[in-house]
Amino acid sequence: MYQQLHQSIAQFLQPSQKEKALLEEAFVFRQVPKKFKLVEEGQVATEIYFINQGLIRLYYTKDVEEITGYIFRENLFSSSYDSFLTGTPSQQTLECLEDCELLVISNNDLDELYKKMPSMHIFTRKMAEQRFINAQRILSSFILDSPEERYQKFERHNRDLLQRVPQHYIASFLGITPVSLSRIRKRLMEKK
Amino acid sequence: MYQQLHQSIAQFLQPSQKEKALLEEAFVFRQVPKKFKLVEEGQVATEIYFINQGLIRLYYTKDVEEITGYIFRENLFSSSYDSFLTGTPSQQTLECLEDCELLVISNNDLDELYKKMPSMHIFTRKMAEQRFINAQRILSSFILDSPEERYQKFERHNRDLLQRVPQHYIASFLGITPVSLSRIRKRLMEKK
DNA sequence: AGGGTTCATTAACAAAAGATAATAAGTGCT
DNA sequence: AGCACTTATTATCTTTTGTTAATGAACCCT
Repeated sequence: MYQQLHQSIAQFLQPSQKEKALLEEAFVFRQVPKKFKLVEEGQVATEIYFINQGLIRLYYTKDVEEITGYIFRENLFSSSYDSFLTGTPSQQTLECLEDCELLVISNNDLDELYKKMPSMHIFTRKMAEQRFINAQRILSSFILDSPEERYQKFERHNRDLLQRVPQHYIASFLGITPVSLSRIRKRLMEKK
Repeated sequence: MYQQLHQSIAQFLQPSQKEKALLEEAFVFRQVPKKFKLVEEGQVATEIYFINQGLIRLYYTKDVEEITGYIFRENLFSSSYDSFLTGTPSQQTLECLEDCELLVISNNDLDELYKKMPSMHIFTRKMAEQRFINAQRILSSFILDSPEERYQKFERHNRDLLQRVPQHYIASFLGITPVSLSRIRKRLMEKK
């Protein structure tokens, strides 16, 4: 159950047996069904979710429209990280796109863990750095690439998600309407 | 000379006198002229720059075009952070928009500092978190807002930069052409 | 002071995306 | 199985932005 988590942590730390036990104590297993909302807009996020199995969609709500900000997959830490870090109400909703198997750590348990296991500071630093790098990559794609190029990159790096996720979620993640994505796909089909 | 740096650090840590001395040892004062390039595209970034005075522009190069990714101001840590963290060549250039007074820390000196002052892990974690939150804000503005709204938000939060920075740098930061920004400004003028 | 560069605005046209609506296929639920 | 809902595509029209070019103002440099 904790194998994937330990593997993820091993990228940055070599925890002792005792520390591994502390980690397993802090991260609690939780199963949630498709469409379950882990964080709702307006709430303060108090948990971080490591995904053993499933997909989680982060989205913003603008008027009545849902706009996908990210799709988290297996072996990633998912959260409304902004809200979690600042303790302010989340502008984002976190919703399961599939039945999910998660390992959950709360705010409080993470603070406990910092005390018992100081190297956790290093891990969460690495985690923050990774999330920065990721956000930066997506941002630079918005700055540098056309919607068509963004779709092609997405296709290259996340081919499986095209099968697992409704297309209009991907459209809004790419910053365009479903109609526009459909046109882009048609254009690309005709080129080949 | 180190007052602003200490103030920035004091947001997250309460370093001892000895630790303050270590910090002053690690951060080296450097003056550089307007247009000086601190990091060039293709190089690996090995330094982080705390800005005592001046402005630094981060930009991408697409074909022959320079596209501004961010403008760093006084009391911020500026870097090609992605490259600094991963040790891979930077896709970004860091250029001074004004004569700058900087406090510079190198990769190696930061590693030294981690050893001598473990709480530095906490500080850099906070720094990474801040940069994530910042990237996230900008990204969500690209996702949620029209160019017109982005400009209005920029105007609200960075009025002074409109005076200090050529408008076409701001245009590319907002993801539009200078021509389009000029049109938007005209539209907004007429509304009021 | 003068000459070259950079910069912001404006105009005209082209290209792309948004909005709306209709259709058809697919999915889920009881 | 059947009905409602979701989803993807396509068409039409509108709006916005990009592209290119021209103009005049501001700035820099020696």
